[in-house]
Amino acid sequence: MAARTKTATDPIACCTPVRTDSLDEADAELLARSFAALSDPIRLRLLSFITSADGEVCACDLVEPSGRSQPTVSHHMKILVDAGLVTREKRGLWVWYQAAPARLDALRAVLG
Amino acid sequence: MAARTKTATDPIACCTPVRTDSLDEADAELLARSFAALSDPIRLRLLSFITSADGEVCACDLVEPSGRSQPTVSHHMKILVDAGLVTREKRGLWVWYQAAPARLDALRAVLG
DNA sequence: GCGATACATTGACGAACGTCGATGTAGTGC
DNA sequence: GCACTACATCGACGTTCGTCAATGTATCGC
Repeated sequence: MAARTKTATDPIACCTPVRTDSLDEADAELLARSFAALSDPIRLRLLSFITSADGEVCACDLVEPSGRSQPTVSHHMKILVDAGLVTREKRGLWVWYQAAPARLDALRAVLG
Repeated sequence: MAARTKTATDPIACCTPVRTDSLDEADAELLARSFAALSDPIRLRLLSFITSADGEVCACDLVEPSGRSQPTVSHHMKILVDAGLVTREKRGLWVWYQAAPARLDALRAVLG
């Protein structure tokens, strides 16, 4: 390891593996999918809108502030629900969303 | 607000705005870009590999365990560096990466 | 100078994504 | 039954992404 810090050109000194990987492929795939749900500004604003509200938010209140069409908002909300970041409940004609902090906590733990 | 919880069809009871948004468009765009850097399994494994190592990791040690070609690894590392998640230092022929925990801490704070 | 090595960049390709209009489905009120 | 509303799904489009082989650039030892 000490030999690896020198600025030389010996290939052997460089390319011995540092250590065995700590995040296996399956976990990486799952985590990546969760972070992908957070990788769109519209979804982040939708999530922020819901988490900052105390209690539930009606889907009908998400279209106008997001500045996107109703099908697009529905598409994004499905991604957030599938990622486990919000829960969805249909009552009558309307759909109500609620923050699901457990998944956010899990992601936060991964980053720490 | 109490009227909004009933399962009726009165449009006025539904569609008054809940509250003003808390995450503006510029912040959302910036955050989304950071999370996008974490939304690929290969990048997560590369990042995990580097953060779990004490000190620096040579770029030459990232190609083989990632199972991707050298240009692809270089591409992913550039994304991680641009996102501020790792730092890059060239010494001689080799490039050394190091974890930059500040950005990860910031993202963790956002999730909390 | 020359040859070899480590990494970045380019260009191309298919796949996945975000978006919308149009349409489908389920629920309400009459 | 019918008309209306809220939301989901479908199909299409342009854009972005991940990937590689080929090539370029910088550095080393000679």
